[in-house]
Amino acid sequence: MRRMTARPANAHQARLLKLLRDGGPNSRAQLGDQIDLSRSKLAVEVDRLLETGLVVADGLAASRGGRRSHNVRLNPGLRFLGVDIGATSVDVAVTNAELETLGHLNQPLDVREGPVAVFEQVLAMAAKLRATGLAEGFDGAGIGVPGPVRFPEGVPVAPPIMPGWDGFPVREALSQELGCPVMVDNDVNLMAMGEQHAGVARSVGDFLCVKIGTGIGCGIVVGGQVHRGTTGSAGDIGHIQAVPDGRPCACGNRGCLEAHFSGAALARDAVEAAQQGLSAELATRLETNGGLTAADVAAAAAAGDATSLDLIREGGNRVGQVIAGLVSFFNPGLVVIGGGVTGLGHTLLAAIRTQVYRQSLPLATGNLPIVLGELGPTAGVIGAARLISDHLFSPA
Amino acid sequence: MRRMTARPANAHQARLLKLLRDGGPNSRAQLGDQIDLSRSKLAVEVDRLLETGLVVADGLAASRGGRRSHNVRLNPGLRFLGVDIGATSVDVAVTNAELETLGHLNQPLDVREGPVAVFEQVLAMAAKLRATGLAEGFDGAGIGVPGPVRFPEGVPVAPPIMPGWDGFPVREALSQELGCPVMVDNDVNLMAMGEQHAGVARSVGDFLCVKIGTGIGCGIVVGGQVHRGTTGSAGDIGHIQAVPDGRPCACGNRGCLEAHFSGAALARDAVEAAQQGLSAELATRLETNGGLTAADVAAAAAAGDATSLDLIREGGNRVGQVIAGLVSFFNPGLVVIGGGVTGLGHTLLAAIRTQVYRQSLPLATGNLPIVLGELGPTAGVIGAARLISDHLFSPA
DNA sequence: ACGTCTTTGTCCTGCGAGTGGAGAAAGTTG
DNA sequence: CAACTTTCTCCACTCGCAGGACAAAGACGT
Repeated sequence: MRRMTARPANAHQARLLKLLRDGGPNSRAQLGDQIDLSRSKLAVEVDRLLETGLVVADGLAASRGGRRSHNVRLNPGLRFLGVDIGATSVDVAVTNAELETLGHLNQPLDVREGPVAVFEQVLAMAAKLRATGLAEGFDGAGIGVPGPVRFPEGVPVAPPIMPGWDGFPVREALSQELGCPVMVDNDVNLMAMGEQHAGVARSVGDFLCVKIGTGIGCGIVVGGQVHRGTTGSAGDIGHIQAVPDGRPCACGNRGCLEAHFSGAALARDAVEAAQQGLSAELATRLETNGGLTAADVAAAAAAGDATSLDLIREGGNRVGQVIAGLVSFFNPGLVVIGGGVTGLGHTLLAAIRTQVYRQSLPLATGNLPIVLGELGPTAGVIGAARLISDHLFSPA
Repeated sequence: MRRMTARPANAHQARLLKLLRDGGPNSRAQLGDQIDLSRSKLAVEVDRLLETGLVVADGLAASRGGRRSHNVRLNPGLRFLGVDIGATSVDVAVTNAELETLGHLNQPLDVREGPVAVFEQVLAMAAKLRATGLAEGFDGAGIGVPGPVRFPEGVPVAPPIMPGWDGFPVREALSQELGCPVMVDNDVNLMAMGEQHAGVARSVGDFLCVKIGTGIGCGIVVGGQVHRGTTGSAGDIGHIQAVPDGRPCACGNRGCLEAHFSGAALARDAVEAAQQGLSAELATRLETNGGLTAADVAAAAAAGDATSLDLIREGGNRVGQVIAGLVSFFNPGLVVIGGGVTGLGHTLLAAIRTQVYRQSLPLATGNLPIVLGELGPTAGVIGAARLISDHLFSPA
């Protein structure tokens, strides 16, 4: 199948494509209610979109008391690839143009093996998904990487946990391999876009999306747009000082948030606690599995292990303190907590909330929901698909 | 003189007005180079602006090798009033449409006396400026207040240091008194806009403007636009925790940045040091003036007083630590330091820089200038004038 | 079965925004 | 005084778009 190459010719068409993406199949009349255009002009633009093949007719809708409308929808054959590369695992998903996930794979992975090895694996996963008949090819792909990205070029810059990726032309290389347009962004930004598109952050203009996984990052959305900063490192809150003269961090400083709480730090603390005999629960798990992860702590906590609960609470307090500062500074309308440690659930959330509501000013916290992400591990890939669709659904 | 009431009729006219405001008198040809319009269309819009009186002819320019051009400029009779209400003083200035300060008054003031008393004083100052012949009336006014503002309505909300102002309809009341359109904003945001318009932040899209006066606040500019947050309290960094279990703060918490460093905190520390006999220099000043201010500390430091230098350095370290966190989070292209303590000069700046460059990641700090504001006490009033001119120079 | 009302979609006319070229006006330079 | 530049004005033409007339298609009451 030859892939779609057309792009909207003007802002109206771009708007229409996004309405169809976010609202599903729709009639001309309904589209007219959502866009500021006369019916005549609207019809012209829809016809042009039909000609390009981006949009197809979709039968007749039920009558609403008069003549039945002819529905149109985005071409159901369009396929986007969403890739979310984490520090220790990778998610690859295929979506249609409405960004519905049609297939999803998750595999362990070590980013430190470098871009070549990683992309080999990612392409194999994409091929596997394609082989199931979900797609014959891709019309676009969005890629998330766990580090700062020079966004316009789609190139990672000085990523601390991704040695070997610095300056690697991810966008160009993957575009060549996949034969379709590619956009690259920080994984945290994609998570924010995912929750914005299909999760808890719908209809919120300004919000923060804190992702706590192997490391800690924060997606910043201002006026509906992701804020990436001057060098693409905005949201890099893992190395904010949380504890004066605290633990040494890989970055060379002491007391960084990431050194005191993150998936990695939590696992290390749990092993320590188990070895010191503080928790029989954790010790058992350590012996059984030969190591501990954040998931073990979550399970132990769920089983009522006091030490695990303490670890989670203490970590939540640290993160909460930093978030409290960010809330005072940024005054968001919503804070989303996501990432691998979402499994720690409400114990973590309660600790964070306590800190934020106690430390920030009432005006900033009065109407501020602090919630867990709704999409879990699919937030990243949905955000990735959204990234490339936003790009392709904009005038060329 | 009847004031101007016209507004630009469309986006082109708005754009032209802003070009004339920021670039001064200009010919049609030069305007054509800066705007994406054909000469014919441009001429039409300029003619319409001439008809409204917002723009007037300004003679012939020198030849550039051919026919001399007819210059146009903003009506030189237009007058904006810029008001910057601080905690302990107020600045009032009159500008022309190009935002050049024509007259400027500064008087001590106590905001706690409430809006009625304050506005009486402000209106008297405005009348005084008018009486000098600078203006016969005002075409618009911008007002800055030291607290959060619900921006669309121009109403302060829950301002901690301004009891009695909560919910007072500043915009409406002043608009009535002055007989012209009024816009209200946080004083810190106005300082940021001032530095953006005529100071160090020209041509920078994303920057932070930290104002250290009686309190501490931070103006946030994203993509050239001030970010005010969901409830108008964005940038309220004075109550971020800088010292765990630190000094008690007026807000009820402990260790707030403002409790450890600000104009007020510095003055208090200086008195303490003088009374403990740590500094002869400060003790002398305390005796002479019957009290100490940040300016005294600045003077003592300039005279080489070690205790004063230490106070400034320690304070700078505290602020620097918080700014380091904000830099990691926001990744700005510039950080501006301003406000009353600018007099502390490079001792303060050096301490801040040290902290930021040491604690934030290289990618975020690599090309990050941290500089003192260029406009000093006029930043606020220029920002205020800019605020109202942005409003009036937008399509109605 | 029929007329009336509602909703949807198409066609057509007309207005205003905007482009681009021709040419006049006003300079400079040799 | 001729040749070249720059600026400004005027005019014809295109195109985007609104808005109304009208046709198509269905619901509903009589």
